[in-house]
Amino acid sequence: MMAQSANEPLTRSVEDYLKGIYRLSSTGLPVSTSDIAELLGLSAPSVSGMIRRLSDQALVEHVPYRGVLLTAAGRRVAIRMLRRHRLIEAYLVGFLDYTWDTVHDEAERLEHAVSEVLIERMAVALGNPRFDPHGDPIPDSDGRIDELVYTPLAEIPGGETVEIRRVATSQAERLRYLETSGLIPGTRVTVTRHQPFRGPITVSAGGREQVIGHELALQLLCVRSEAR
Amino acid sequence: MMAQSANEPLTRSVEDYLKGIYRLSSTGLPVSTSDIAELLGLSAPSVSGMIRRLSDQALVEHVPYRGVLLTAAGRRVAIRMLRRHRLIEAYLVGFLDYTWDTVHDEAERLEHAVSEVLIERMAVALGNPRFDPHGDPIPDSDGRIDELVYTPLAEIPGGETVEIRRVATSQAERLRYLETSGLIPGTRVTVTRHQPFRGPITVSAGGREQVIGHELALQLLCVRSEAR
DNA sequence: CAAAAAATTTAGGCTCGACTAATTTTAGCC
DNA sequence: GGCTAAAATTAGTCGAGCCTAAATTTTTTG
Repeated sequence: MMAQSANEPLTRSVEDYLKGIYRLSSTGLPVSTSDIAELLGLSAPSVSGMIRRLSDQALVEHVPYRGVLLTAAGRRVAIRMLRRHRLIEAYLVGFLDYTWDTVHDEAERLEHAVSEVLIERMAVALGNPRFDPHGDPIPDSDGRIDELVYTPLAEIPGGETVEIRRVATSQAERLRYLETSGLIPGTRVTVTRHQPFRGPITVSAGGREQVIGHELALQLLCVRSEAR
Repeated sequence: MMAQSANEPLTRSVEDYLKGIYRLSSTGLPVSTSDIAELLGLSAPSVSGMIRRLSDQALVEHVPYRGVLLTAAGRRVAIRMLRRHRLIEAYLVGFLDYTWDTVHDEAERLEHAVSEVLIERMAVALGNPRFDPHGDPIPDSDGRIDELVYTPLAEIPGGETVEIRRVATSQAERLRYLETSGLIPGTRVTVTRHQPFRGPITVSAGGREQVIGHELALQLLCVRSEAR
């Protein structure tokens, strides 16, 4: 139950766990061991073990059999990792010819290795961007992050026109598909038709019609767009 | 005694050991356990243990109580790390406002995290440089490295004029001192006087006279420069 | 509401890579 | 050539972070 008084360096694993728990915390409810295990591709006992260590370092609050919540310190770390990851993605795309489908893995390793100084240099080089290439918000250096509320394309009623703002997948294949379909952040699309029972939806974007599976349409986050 | 058939990923530690052993191999003689321990700041038994593991993976050749030599595979890894380290240094200095005294530590961590793709992108962005900011040669992507033979400034006789080509230290303090003294790769200096018994030497560079300690003068690697 | 199923934790084991203490080998010296 | 000092290795320990198998707790359900 001791706080992590000094800034002992955190291991790569600890950083990954905290980032993962943060991502699973969107509902505000405690995060289950099995969800963490699933997300990180580890066994449940491994996660139980790490939760104990995280709890010892006051990075999470754990109620046995009930789940974990990040402490303020844990959340700080998680958000710092998010900032790093997203800035690295933006930098690689902006300056080193990466495409949005290839940056994820590279950022996943670099985020543990870059210094605070380097991250801030990258941010400056990019002009302190607020979003990464997938439309994910980049926390500022004080850890503030504006999680805008978007509506999945799958839930937009027929007839409406929306703008895609964020693409919530890191799977390279899907991203490549979306790229070639022109369904990227900034694109305005009009929902033409919904097939029933979570079937595919038809949209028109940039003059052409496209059919998108329901699952994918859940990952295209949109805002009702004003006429422009 | 099995070769490392597939490319199992190497750990950070293994990469650091191989790089260290490479650096200690300049004479061609087997490298001693204690020299490795000293360089990496580890205990001798720790090094003995790692040597066994490296030897199992056919990355070094070990004769007990006699020392280690890199195998071809081990040397390939070491040179790849050198390429990474030096390209990262060059990139950070060239594109992200790092100075030559601050770049070492950052590169030390990044070299283990960057992918082959990223390294080659950096190389292209830099125009495939042959030297890093300290004048250290950057191996090409096939592992070829031209180790030019330089003469330490400490061994240049009085009266001669030479050009500094390489600065063989990574200590930030020394680098900052050299920077402010203008003693950087590319500078032409004339040796004015040698104090006896490894005393300081006096040089004139860019119009002004400077006194340099013997130890530091050993780290300034020069070529007899043609008049230009 | 009790039994089965699912989730979680505990128990015990493994590898990596570090350590200290003890032992063995080599090297230097009279 | 034998003795000592230095170098290297072996022995034994430890924490991190993973695993599987077994035990425990919670949840679901007939």
